[in-house]
This record gives sequence, structure tokens and C-alpha cells, in this order.
Amino acid sequence: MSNKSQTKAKVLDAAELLFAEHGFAETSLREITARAEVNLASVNYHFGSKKSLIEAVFDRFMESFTNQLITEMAELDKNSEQVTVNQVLGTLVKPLIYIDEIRPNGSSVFMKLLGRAYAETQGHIRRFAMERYSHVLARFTRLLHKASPSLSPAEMFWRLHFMLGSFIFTLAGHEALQEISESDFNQAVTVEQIINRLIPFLSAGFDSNEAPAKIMSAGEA
Amino acid sequence: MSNKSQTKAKVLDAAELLFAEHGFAETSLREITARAEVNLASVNYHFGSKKSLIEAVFDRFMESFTNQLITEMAELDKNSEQVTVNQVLGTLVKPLIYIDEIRPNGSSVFMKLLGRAYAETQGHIRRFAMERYSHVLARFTRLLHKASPSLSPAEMFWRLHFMLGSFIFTLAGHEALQEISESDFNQAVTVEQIINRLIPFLSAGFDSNEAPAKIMSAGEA
DNA sequence: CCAAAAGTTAAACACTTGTTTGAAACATAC
DNA sequence: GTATGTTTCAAACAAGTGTTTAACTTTTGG
Repeated sequence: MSNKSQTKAKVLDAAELLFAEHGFAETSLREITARAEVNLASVNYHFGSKKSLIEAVFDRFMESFTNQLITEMAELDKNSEQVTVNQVLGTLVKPLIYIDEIRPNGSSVFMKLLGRAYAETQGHIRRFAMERYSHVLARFTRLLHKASPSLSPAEMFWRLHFMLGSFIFTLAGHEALQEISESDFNQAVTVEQIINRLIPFLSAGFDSNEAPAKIMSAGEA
Repeated sequence: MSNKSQTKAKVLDAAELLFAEHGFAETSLREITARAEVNLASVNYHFGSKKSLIEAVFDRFMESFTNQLITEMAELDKNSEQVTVNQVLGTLVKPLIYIDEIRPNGSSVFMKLLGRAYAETQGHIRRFAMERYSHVLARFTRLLHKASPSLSPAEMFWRLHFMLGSFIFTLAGHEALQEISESDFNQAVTVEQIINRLIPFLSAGFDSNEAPAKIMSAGEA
């Protein structure tokens, strides 16, 4: 039970970077242990299997993130009788930015992992995360309902996932987007700036009271 | 040069299903050739490599999709002097739905592939697709500008990618979402219905004229 | 201080991967 | 019909995979 052993942490550090950069299946334990400068067998010793390592990497981010998010949501809950969608989405900002303070480019790595986890085989990570953090999502949903009580649960559900898609997709690929933004518009942007652009966009979509209707294609009357 | 040989098509058919279901790296050529009922070596014979096979699978969808999309955009362009964002986004509907007529669950498979391609190692498919179909994206962007000329190019760029994220993310994971929708709200939904819910959501976001501003967190004044 | 537990290590294991090979089967053209 | 080019096939290949083993070192608690 020595906590002096840093090899577990070293493996996690190396794994999260490589997983984010190259994906789960495309990253071998040998690459991870080489980068971490530990023995190959230590992954199986400390984590049991590669699959468990993936979950552990994921979990380390989620725990930090959800803890902060819960704090933010609680604060919003008690400070404001009435809340706006903008405010609810705003609770995501601090927890995300905070990750950048914990480790370099943290929010970027986290979102890349989320994006990859999402596309993962059979969605086994998604299931794992949903089980483990469903209460956080439930609370977030409750806040959204408070902000927009007229929305039906079904409409709410879909719009929530529309927003999730934008969030993960944008932040997971933000590096490429940042490059384009710089070269095409001479505008360097930070992750925080992207989020601050994204939230009004999503708020407007979420607040829209347009009913889902058939979209006319160009040819029809 | 016999075109009677169907093995190329059989490989493509098997590959696109397995790639969509399990991912690129997680699908072996042996699984593909077994399902296609062709010899293992035929993949390398007809496509050269697994990487080229992935591109070929992707390309078959993209060609059908972009061709239809160009038609839709051209029609909108000549029929309407002034266009709305809703209409521009509407040009995506038919090309997507049409894929379902070509093969069973086509749009679903296509979107799953898109989702996976997006998260792909080093984004080599994304690069490949951007090179090959950049003119289609350019035309789509031009239409969006026509619908919303006051938007700065940079703002436009970001909102376009916000929409892309929602689209791909939602449709790539639509099966899981459909399941939840059915069990939680007793509402069976089709891909088309999802799109018709998504487009007004995105239109509202895109049309929003709110400037990107600092989002207040719950604690601040 | 020393036995037991925890951690590390190099080597091997069993298996799967994409790709190549060279012969066989087939098609086409002269 | 034979020659030519194309396609299929079973088999093998080299390389890489996650995991296990058993010997070794280090840390820990009595």
C-alpha cells in the first residue's frame, strides 16, 4: 500500500494523452508504458486490463468535472429563483476551464476523450459513464426544465442532445478549428472564447419555441 | 476488366456495415471478407490496402450525398432570390433521406461512419473528405451567407461547425437516442423526424444575433 | 531485523493483425 | 485452341497485440 509509487499516475498521464491523440484501439500498451517510462506489465498489475485502464483515464476527468459542475449548479440553484438557459449552460464553463489549470490542455484532452468515447465500440464507455454519472445529468436536466418549463420532456431530451453534440464535437476538434480560424481570419481564439461563442448559439436554439415541422425542400410549394 | 465481378461491391457492402457498427480499427479484414463471402486477399487485390478500403466505403456515400446536395442547392439558388437559414439547412434533408432508399438504413450507416471518421486517428479521413468535397462545403457556406449576410465570416465559420457537430453527433448516435425516446416517452421516431426537430433548433441558433459575451457563472455579480 | 506483502522486471505466451505469395481458375481475344 | 490478362484462392509471413509468468527488488508492519 505504498503511495510513493507514482507508476499508476504515470500510466494514467501517458494513457490519457495517447488515447486522446490516437484513439483507444490505436494506442498500444507498449506505447503507453514506453511514454510513461514504466514496465509493460504494470498496466495489468495496477489496472487489470486495458479496458479498465480506459475507464480509469476517463473517470479521473469525469470526477473532477462533475464535482465542479455540481458545485456550480448548486450555487445557481440557491442564488436565483428564476434561471435562464444561458445561466444553466454557463455552469459548464468553470468546470471545463478548471481542467486546464489541473493539467496543460486539459479541457482539450478531456473533450477529445469524450468524442472518442462517444464513437467507441458498442458504446461501452458511454454506458459506463451514464451509469456512473446519471445523477449529474439528471440535475442538469432539472435546471434546464426550470429555465424552460414549457418545453415538453421529449423536446427537452432532444435539444439537450443537440447541445451535447455541438459541445463535444466543437471542443474535441477545437485544435483544427483554431488553426483555420487563425489562418483564415487572423483570429487566435482560446477554448474559453469558443465556449462563449457556443453558449449563446445553443441558448438561442434551446429557447426557440418553433415546433418541429416539415422542412420544405426547394422544389416544393 | 470484367465488370461481372461483384466481389468489389460485396466487400464494400460488408465493410460499410461492419465499420459503422464496430469502427474502423476494430473491424478486421477477415471479418469483412467472411461476411462478404469472398477471399481474404481480394481486399488487397481490389483496394490495395485497408486504408484505401475505408476511403472507398466513405467515398461511395459521399458521392451520392454530395451530388444530391448540389442539386438541392442549385434549385434553391435559382428559385428564391432571398433564402432563409431554414431553407439552406433544408437542402440536407432530401439527400440524407434518399440514402435510405438506396440501401436499408443507409442514412443511419452513413452518419455512423461520419461520426467514426470524425474521431479517426489523426483525422486522415476528415482531411481526405475535405480535400475531395471542399467545393460542396464552399457552396453551402455561400448559401448560408446569402441567408444571413450580416454575420461576420468568423462568426459564420464557428456557427457552421456548431451545427455540424449537432448534426453528426445526433445522427451518428441516433439509435441509442431513439431507444431512449421510445422507452422514456413512448415515442418512436424516424431519422427524418429527428432531422426536422434538429433543423429549427440549429436555425434559431444560427440566426441569433447575440454577440459572444462573457458568460457569468453563478457566483459572480 | 526479518518475514510477508507490494511492486517491478524481462521474457515468453497465445493470438490476431494486414499483407504477400504463387499456383489455380477464369475470362477474353486472336 | 492457345495465349494473355484478370481474378480468386489457400497458405504462409512478419509484425504487433494484450496478457501471464516467475524471478527479482522494494516496502511495510510486527
